[in-house]
Amino acid sequence: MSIDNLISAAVARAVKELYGVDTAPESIVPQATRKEFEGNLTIVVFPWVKAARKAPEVVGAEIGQWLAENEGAVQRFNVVKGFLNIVIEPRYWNGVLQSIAADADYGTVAATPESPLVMVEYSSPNTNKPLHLGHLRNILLGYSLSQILKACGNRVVKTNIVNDRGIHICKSMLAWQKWFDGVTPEKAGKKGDHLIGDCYVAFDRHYKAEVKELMERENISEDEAAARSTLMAEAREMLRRWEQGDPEVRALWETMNSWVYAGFDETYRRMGVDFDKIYYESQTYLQGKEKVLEGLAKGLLYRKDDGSVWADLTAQGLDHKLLLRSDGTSVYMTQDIGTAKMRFDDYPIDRMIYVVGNEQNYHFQVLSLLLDRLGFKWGKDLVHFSYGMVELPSGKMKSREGTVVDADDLMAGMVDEARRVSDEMGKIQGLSDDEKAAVAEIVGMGALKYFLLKVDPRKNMLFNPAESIDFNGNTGPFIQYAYARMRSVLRRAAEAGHALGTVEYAAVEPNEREVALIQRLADYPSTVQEAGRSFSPALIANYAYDLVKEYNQFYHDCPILKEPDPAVLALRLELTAVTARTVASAMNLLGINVPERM
RNA sequence: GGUUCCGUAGCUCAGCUGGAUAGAGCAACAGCCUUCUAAGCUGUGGGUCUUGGGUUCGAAUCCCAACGGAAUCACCA
Repeated sequence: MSIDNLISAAVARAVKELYGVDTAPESIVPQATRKEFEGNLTIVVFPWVKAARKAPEVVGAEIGQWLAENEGAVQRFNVVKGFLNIVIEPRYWNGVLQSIAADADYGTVAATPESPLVMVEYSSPNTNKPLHLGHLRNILLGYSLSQILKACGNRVVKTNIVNDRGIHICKSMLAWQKWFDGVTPEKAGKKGDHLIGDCYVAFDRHYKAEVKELMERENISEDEAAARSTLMAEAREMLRRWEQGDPEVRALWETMNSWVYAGFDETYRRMGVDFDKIYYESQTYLQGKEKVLEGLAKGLLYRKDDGSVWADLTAQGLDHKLLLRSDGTSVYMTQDIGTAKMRFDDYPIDRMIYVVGNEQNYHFQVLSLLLDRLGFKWGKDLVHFSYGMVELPSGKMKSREGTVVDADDLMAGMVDEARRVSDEMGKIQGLSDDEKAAVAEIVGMGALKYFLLKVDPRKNMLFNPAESIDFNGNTGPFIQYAYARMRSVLRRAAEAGHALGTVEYAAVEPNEREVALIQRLADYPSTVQEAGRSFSPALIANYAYDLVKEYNQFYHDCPILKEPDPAVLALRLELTAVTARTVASAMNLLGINVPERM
């Protein structure tokens, strides 16, 4: 039992005995005592003041007295206004540390075959352009959330829905035929996704030029010109041929998509993320149509005179939503229904989580209602993990204005910068070039990932390319650096022959620094649970930062290897080992690696 | 206009289900490397928590309103 729970239970008993008030122990949440007061835990006694008919100070003193007499873990107490500050018997903390050290999977709960099956969808790229900064936030959030949910005892299936069909792909294909014929990623010397992105940009440029030319020559409006564009007509024709299964178009489509996938895979690999199951919209969009027609037959949807199919959501306070066009083709929503059906057929999903930007809040509100109406048991409770966008100092990223921050470029830049900084510091001189490169990779990627994960997912965040990402302060490298130092201490201890866990430290009275660190470590499991409940990797990131800050202060104030008393040395080594392990665990939940040295 | 989200130091952000004098980092200034890795540690300055009401012992936190910003409201995805 944790100390928090112990104290909560004791206070509940005290209140019952002293004032005859029944209080659920869970409702009593001890807080860490503020630094300026003496004590480890603080209980707010205001809730019982009325029942006790006494002043807050008196109530605090009475409860404190009761605890000191009846609860062995309580050494002494003091009361400030309505706040009861409790000093825990110092040696009690060693027991806490020992129990943490004894738990190899501290903070995480293993899943069982009966655990809820949670599917997490993230990334969800289009195949007509490479990944950018916005995707990075999505992918890192999705992967981290999956890790956290696993640590909370769920069975997790990571999934990706690739938008591999539609007019946008056809634009790239057409451009390739017209202006890139014969060019392959190998010949161009670039990743496949970047090549396809170039094609898409080329289409857009030519299309714009065509429209402009038409407007000037024919003296017509932009809309009219767009309607008469031959390029767009060709793209639409290509989409039609694709839908009819034209072998030539399909072959080109498959070739170009395979280039893109190879490019994406490289990016995913570098990010250290993966998927258990990938769905393609080209395979799911027809299923949505079936499901919609089925709903129509059951009278859950309705058909307009022009043949289009709609859902009436006015009863839920929303609008009417189109599901099938008058020509019978699918829209975005229909495809998502199809994907849901396929997933449900493949897995007995208990809970579905979509990691998608907040610009699609309305879409998922509607999707939830529709899936529920169409009979998906998890439809009503589907979670749209809605995150804010990444903005640049100039505002939103605009591909038209060329302000899109490319994911691959950004990662490469971060790693280069990490390499430059560590060379400058000269700390890893003894390592081989390969090892140095590996460290730079870990640190550069750690800086990037931590930067994107440490902020509340719901909020828009700002990325300043000019200032780039710092390596000092509340950053990934700060945490990684502290970890590397802990490992270094442990290596040196081993070299000096100090074996871990052989010297008994239970009788040692830990000092303030040590207690603060143990207390911080004790917070880890509840932080993981809370992160799982509130879908917030940021909670884990900020916990890791706080833990490391606490360790740095301990490290600074409490010499470890110079400590003459073997029992105290044992305590400090144990603290270092357990902190290192917990930091690594927390970073793992964020998908961030930690280096043995840096 | 409807709906949703956001508003905390010069900047980027924490602040969990209401609790004590609102915290970090960056930037600025001042200290600390013959001592386990200085990507570190310590200190100084910097705030009308957008504004106004309400709820109560107590509000950055909960409720209402206003103001400011973002997203969305397609036979696009």
